[in-house]
Amino acid sequence: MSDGQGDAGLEDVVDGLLEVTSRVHHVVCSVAARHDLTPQQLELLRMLAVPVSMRAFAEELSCDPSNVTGLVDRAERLGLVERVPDQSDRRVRILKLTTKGRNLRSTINQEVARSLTNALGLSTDDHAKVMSVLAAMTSATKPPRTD
Amino acid sequence: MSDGQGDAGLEDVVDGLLEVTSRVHHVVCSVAARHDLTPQQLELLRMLAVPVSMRAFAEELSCDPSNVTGLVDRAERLGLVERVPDQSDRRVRILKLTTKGRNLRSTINQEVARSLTNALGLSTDDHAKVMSVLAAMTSATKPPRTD
DNA sequence: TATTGTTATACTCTATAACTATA
DNA sequence: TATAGTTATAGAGTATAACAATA
Repeated sequence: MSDGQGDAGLEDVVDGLLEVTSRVHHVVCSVAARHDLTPQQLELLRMLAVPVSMRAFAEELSCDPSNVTGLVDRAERLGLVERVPDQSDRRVRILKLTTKGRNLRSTINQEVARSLTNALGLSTDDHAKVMSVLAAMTSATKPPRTD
Repeated sequence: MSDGQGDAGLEDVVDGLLEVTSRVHHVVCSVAARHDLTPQQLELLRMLAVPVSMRAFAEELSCDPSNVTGLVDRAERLGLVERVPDQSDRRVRILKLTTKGRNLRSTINQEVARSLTNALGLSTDDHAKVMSVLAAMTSATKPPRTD
């Protein structure tokens, strides 16, 4: 397979990985659309399991803090989150899901899991084998070389 | 693991899959940024291996045709693609990579492959095992149920 | 009439820079 | 001075609706 020289197989793994990623993204977008959410609002919901400051959230998202302002403005307008003033530091706003946000988060997590299961046929796979592959890919900073 | 009842393991597989997807996305964004491209422009480049009409491209991207106009406008401004009039149907514009676009596409594909390999430690994995898992997930429409 | 691509419009997401209110 | 969050601004991506050219 692949190029018939040195790294035979690696190229196929990369292609397969990008294809799986694309399908996962498609599933996530479908679930978001079903609830009139953008993929980013869905991600905000998914990541906000525990209350965090705006700042910390920007870091989790790896984006500029000014982004979070708009993102949260819209989520707040939808009644999904609220900004709670921090007692110990009056500069800080703590992001918290509302009851509506928590319920929607729960619903969405279930739907994402179910749709992924169906779209990728996970239920018919050998979970142990799949997990060993996925776990290997996400084990900290695996490779010796950094880049 | 997971919830300790019925589908033990499936939940972990879903979580692992979303984590891997997130890492892949991060790698792709890094490569795009390195070349002053948005992730969408990089995707356009990756998908345009073979010339296609604007219409067909919109379908490949699963987006509205009006989107492709702007996307291609910007790619054209960067000198990466060109609109070639179709001989047989004068309504149609064929999208083609320029030489610059082809070169950049090649470079980017290599960088994505290399970065993914490093970031996910693919080179140290059992390719056959990984491929069997990825292939299972992307085999047509696997599940009996559609959703 | 139907189809291809575009334009006009509006909204979301994103970053940069400048600002405020705290600390 | 430094930090948390916001605002102002600008550009990219996206969809909807209306349109021109062609079929």
